[in-house]
Amino acid sequence: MARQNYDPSTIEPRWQAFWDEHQTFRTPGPGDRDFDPKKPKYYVLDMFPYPSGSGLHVGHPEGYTATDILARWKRMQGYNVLHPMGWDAFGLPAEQHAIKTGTHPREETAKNIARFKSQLKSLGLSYDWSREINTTDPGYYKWTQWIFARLYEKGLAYLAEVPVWWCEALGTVLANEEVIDGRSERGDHPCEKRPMRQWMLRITAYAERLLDDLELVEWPESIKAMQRTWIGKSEGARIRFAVEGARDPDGDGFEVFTTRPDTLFGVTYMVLAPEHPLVDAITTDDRRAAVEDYRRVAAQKSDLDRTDLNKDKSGVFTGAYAQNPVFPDDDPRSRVPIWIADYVLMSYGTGAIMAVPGGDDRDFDFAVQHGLDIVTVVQPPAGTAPDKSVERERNGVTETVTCFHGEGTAVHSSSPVLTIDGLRKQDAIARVIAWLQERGIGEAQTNYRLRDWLFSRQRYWGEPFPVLHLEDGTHRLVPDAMLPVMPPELTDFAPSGNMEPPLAKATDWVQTSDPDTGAPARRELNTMPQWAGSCWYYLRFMDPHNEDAAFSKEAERYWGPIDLYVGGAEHAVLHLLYARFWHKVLFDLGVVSTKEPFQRLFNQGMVLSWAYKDARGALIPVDEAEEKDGKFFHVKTREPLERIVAKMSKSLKNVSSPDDIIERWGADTMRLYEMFMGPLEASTPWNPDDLPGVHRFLQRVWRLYVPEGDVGEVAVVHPALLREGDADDPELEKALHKAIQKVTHDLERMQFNTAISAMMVFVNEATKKHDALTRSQALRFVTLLAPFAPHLAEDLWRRLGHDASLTYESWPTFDEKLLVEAEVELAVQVLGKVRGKIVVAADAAQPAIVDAAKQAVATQLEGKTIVKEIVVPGRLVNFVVR
RNA sequence: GCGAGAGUGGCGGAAUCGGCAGACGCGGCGGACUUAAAAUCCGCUCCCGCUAUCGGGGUCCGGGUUCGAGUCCCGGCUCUCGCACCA
Repeated sequence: MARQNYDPSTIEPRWQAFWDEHQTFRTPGPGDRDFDPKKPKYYVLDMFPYPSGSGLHVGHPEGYTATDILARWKRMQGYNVLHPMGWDAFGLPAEQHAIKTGTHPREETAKNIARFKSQLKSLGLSYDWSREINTTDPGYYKWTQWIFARLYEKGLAYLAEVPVWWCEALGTVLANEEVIDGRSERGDHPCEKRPMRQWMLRITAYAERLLDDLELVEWPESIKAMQRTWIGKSEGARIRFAVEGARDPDGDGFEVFTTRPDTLFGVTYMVLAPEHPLVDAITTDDRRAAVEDYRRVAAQKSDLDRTDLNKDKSGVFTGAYAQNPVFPDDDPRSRVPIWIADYVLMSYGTGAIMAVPGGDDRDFDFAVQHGLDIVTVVQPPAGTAPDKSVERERNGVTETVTCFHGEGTAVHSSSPVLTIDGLRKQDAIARVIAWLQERGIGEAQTNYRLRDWLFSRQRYWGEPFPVLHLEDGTHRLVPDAMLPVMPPELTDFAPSGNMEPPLAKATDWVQTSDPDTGAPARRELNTMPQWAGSCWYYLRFMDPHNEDAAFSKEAERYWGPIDLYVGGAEHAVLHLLYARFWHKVLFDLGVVSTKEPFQRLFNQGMVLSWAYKDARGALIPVDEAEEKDGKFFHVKTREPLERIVAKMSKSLKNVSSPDDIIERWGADTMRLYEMFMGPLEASTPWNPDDLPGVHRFLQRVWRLYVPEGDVGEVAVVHPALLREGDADDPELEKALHKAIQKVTHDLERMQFNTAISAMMVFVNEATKKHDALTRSQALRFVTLLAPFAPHLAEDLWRRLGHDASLTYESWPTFDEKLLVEAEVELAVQVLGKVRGKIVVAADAAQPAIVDAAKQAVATQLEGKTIVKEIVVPGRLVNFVVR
């Protein structure tokens, strides 16, 4: 080790301490004395982490390093860079730990934050720690509560008795999004639906804008597509159907939602969701037992059981009939049976559908299974086959029935009251809607799949609601002046078991009084979900210490919106949609000045790892496999194994910790490797065998500057690098300009891997011409490297004779003219195959190039006629011959 | 099923507008230095062919457009992610 002069373990802590001490990355903002409003701003943000007990894994630093490089680069380009970090620190794990140990979740959270912070600092990330925020800080959640109060005032927060996912093991309700296949996303515990009185946020009121304004942002198309799907806009019509006879109490009938009102003539039955309120009233006595049975079974199934790839279309007839208004009463087709079936969900549309088996796959399957009529009302275009076709026997007759849900022409769609035969889909839809409207039995309607947001949790470790419940059953907000509402101090954090939240235990805290009237009041027992704090943290970073407002208008006007937001795709829908929703509400209130919070979004890929698979397909942990001659075998059974790429998991024993990497190789190597693995958006396996490669690169840089024998304690460089005014070797100078150009260009496109490769090319070149490197070149290369390997760069900068950090030095420039080659090598092709090479002057005239090319491939051209000559300047010459 | 994306050496990955496929790194092979090893430096490394300044093949598969296709078009296969009875 003695000769390994480049020693990150001494350099890196030294510079981290220097940056701390000098507050190198403190960013002044509007209102600060040293703020310069003339400089352009750049706000680059990482999705802040939940400080879990297990610390950082190697996936975290991937995105953090990328944004850090951009932040450092933009500083060198003269921007005011806002690059903060904080903690999404309310959350279930800390609470569960508190339940187990009896210690306050605050303590565990503080411990985890300290660990995370020291890990982030050890990576040399240039956050402005003076802006650090923590969602569990009363000074922060005061404003989370304040925003909730604004939502409440706008009628966007309301209490509702809703069927919610209750998780017995976690002792709380969960949002739909937190339940996957009937099990909790966190902890994988079983969950069930129960009706409870909950706070809801009316995000559906913003559905249209959340959809439309996706046009305004630069996000990956895939994420936009996911949000669009989630919002799930569909346009169609609401149609009212009368129920035959006196079975319907109000005589109002019921409404359905359909996207295909043009298929109204094809309705052969109706379906109500089993929970539909009308079912009881319309069911005939002879069908009641069957209907009751069916409803009981359906009630035990969750939405997901009902939707889960369930090919079986169950349902029962209610005995009642509806009237199809497009047929006169005496037309038998006007009388359609009403069924209940669990393929219709109460939670979407009106909970009832008109079934058109000739035009809808699900209705078709149901009709086939239950022997219902199927009529064709849309003729597929010539040459197009129906989507489904089934031969069936019914009433002793064999018939072929078909289903077509594409665009076609209306057929069999005529009656004395309405005719749409021959119309194409769009025209037919418009005609039917107009007709329904004239008769007052329907109208155009837009529906969304998006539901209102279940906003309460039965937890301790979350923001208390600023709400008081009065004895008359009404509720009111806690006045803004009395915020924050802080949670009571507890020692026992366990749920009470009777579905009461843990806050109910603090009876002194719960019992309070109306601050205006003095009347007795009870505090809200629920707390907000973890999403609340992350809905607006990016705004608080702009002005984190403001005690009079969530943030100042000036700060928001200057810093907003976020120029670049980087995080994992797992937040594609929930966090990003919730935050956009709050932001739009704040926009409507005039609190923020931009319609969208995150102008540009970038999803980093996942850091994966290796694992092994045996012949049966079972996954084998890495410690049970070994390599021999490029093949892999099981350590014990000697079975051959296949190496696969898998997610990091404890069970596969393939999790890497950044701490180990930093200890062994240093933070700069870690940073470089994270960026060199591949494109940031790609998911790539973590391969520790590749670490020495980037480490060697940094060593080479070191040797370029520092004479052998210096152990990193003294400021020494090659004497030549302290001499001003040496003439640059033209080729090395050109190589440097090339590197500067490539790195600059690649940073603009966030292609960190190829930027690093460009620096490697330069360093390889410079190593070969070691003695040629001048001071001027050495200085420029250090600044080029600085965003990527800041510790090493700072150290070399100091050795080159500077006292201050290079953080605010200018980014190096390149000269286009220098990059122009005097001579270029062209490939000479015959019929598209490379047959020779020529070297010509870059500005050589075309005839001269062609002559040279002909000579180069003379043997290939012999006896052939040249039909065409193609010259691509700077690239190649191609002869087409016969 | 629907939507989005991907498929390039032994491995991670390059190839900016349709123009020399495989930059850079890992691994491998060879050499220099060394008593030796490590470290370092230099060279070679897509595959096949009598090891080569030559020829053939080659970017998931099959077609097409073009002087020229990893890149564009059509059809298919595989994988990843998201949604999934949303009427």
